[in-house]
Amino acid sequence: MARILLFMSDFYDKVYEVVRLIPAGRVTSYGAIATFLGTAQSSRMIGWAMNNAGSQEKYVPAHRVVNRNGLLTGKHHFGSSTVMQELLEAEGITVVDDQIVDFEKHFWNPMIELDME
DNA sequence: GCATTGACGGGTT
DNA sequence: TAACCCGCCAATG
Repeated sequence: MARILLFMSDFYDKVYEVVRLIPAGRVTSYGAIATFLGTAQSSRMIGWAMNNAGSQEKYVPAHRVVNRNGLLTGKHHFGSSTVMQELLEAEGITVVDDQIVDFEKHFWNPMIELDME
C-alpha cells in the first residue's frame, strides 16, 4: 500500500492522499504524516499543505488531522470555528475545549496502517 | 534579497 | 508544568 504512495511525485499530493486515507472516526497528527512521508523534520509543511487543501479539486478531510496534542489548532481555517469540531463529533469523536478526548484511542497511524503488507 | 510568519514537533531550561 | 528555543521550508511584504 505504502508502495503506491512512492509513485506519487508531489509532496503535497502525498499529504492530501494520506489524509484522504484516514478512515472516518479516526484522526492523525501532522507529525505522523510528516514522518510517514519521510520528512519528519518538516512537519510544518504539512500544515502549509493543508492550507492549500481547500483549493484542491478533491475533498481533503483536513478535520481529521490535528497536532500531536490532539488539539484542533486549524479549526479557524474551516470558515467557521465550530465546523471542524462538529465534523469530528459527527464521526463519533468527542471534542472538549478544542481537544480530542481519548486522542490516542482514535489515533490513526499511517506508519502502521499503510506500511503493513 | 532579507525578515517575518505559520494548520508542527522535539528537546532544553 | 510551562516557557522557550531551534530546525524545517514555503509564502508573503
